[in-house]
Amino acid sequence: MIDPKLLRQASDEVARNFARRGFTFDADGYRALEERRKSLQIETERLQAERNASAKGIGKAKAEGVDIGPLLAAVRSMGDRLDAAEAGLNDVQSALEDIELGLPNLLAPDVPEGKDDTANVEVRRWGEPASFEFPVRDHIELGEGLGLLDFDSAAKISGARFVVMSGGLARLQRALIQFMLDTHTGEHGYEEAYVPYLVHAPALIGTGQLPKFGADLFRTDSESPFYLVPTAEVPLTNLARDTIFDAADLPRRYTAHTPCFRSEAGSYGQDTRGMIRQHQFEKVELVHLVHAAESIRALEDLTSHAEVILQRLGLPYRVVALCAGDIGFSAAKTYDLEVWLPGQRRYREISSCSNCTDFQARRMKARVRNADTGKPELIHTLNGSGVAAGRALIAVVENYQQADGSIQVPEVLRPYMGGDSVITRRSVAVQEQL
RNA sequence: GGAGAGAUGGCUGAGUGGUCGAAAGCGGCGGUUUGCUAAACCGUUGUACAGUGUAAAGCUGUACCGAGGGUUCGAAUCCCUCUCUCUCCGCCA
Repeated sequence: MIDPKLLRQASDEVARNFARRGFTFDADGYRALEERRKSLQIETERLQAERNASAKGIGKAKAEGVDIGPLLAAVRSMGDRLDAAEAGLNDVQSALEDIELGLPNLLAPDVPEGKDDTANVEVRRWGEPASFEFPVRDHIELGEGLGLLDFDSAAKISGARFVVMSGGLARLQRALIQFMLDTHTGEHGYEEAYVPYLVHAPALIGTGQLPKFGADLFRTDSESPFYLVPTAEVPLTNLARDTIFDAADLPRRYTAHTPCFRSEAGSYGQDTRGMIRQHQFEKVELVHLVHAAESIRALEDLTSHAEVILQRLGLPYRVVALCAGDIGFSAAKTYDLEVWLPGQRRYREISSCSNCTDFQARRMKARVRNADTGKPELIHTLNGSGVAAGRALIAVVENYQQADGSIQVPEVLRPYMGGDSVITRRSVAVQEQL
């Protein structure tokens, strides 16, 4: 949600900012509704004050033993007028709220212009895509070749867009997650959190997935439904809900590993092969809660923390500044990290790091007490993948493939892989041991 | 799953229809006293919205005592529904 005062006073300016995203905002319609709200609110509060004064008078008269009959008669007709005024005000206020919850965040001034991802701007590159002296295979060929990646079984169990991994690959994913969490907690100042994977609607409204993007979410059909988290951003950021932090409490950095569940409605036909786009994937998430003045800097920090992971894994990547038309609903500014996938001969998104400014904070009433004035102010929230484990696994498999179809284990992951330096087909000997 | 008890301001906790945004204590902030610290004493101390104000301050009003609805001229207080917490029993990773 953006500042209602700003919507009121500078609605044309806001509309121009939205237009950069390709989002149309009816500024005149909003202003008209806002005018109605104002007059209804003044009228309602006036009637309430009147009623309160009368009630107080009646109380006093009764205490003094005066006959309250005439006073009651005088007040009786007020009820209907007050009810009507309150109902009218409620209608207008919820109409305004519906509009406000559907408006995206304001773009930061330095967000590049553009309609879609083709207009995104490369900021920097790290590493050189390796050249292979044998025919390059993609993660599907490699994983299935090793007998460790099984889409057929997953389809039997759950249908399309799921995967079963086993042996070294299953462990590789766990190793990646452990490595990422250890790095962020040990070196980047994050606090590790374990959080619910099922959340209720208000949490998703807080981060911006609802009310507009419910179709992207899985929902239980229990009486009061739960939603499966599409990202740990939802529970982690909602830790700040309805909180007024002391100035010294910020900044806070949280990290969590969770599975992520996405319905991928509307992405039929995209990335149907392999495990690039799944209904369920693992991710390590990074969330910052900061003072408003620090969020611009914090986005650079957060992005660099995700980059460290790719650097330590030796995976070539580039950083891309998303353009106005490609940026997410809640974000003012976003950097994507795109990792090199030899199997596709292109860079693919592996992390998305966003400054959500006060957009989510306003929705979830996350505030901090100003050290000088003592007044509560909205905090700024940021989130980013640090990084998506499923896609990191694909990147490791494809970038570390060897001529015989085995996968070399990146140095930093070996401690998490029981010292193994290579992933091979599960050996018969091991199976017999079991 | 069964039975019971609760939910009040930063915290503890009083308040069972009117003068209650809410006693008291603790904590916080400001001050007095004081070699320093501590203690003592005095004052102050919620959030949001609206109106007024050039703005800050201030002033005025409205709402908020877990959430939503109801009764009433008037609800923290009475009624209904829901959520959460605690205790006991059962079951269970």
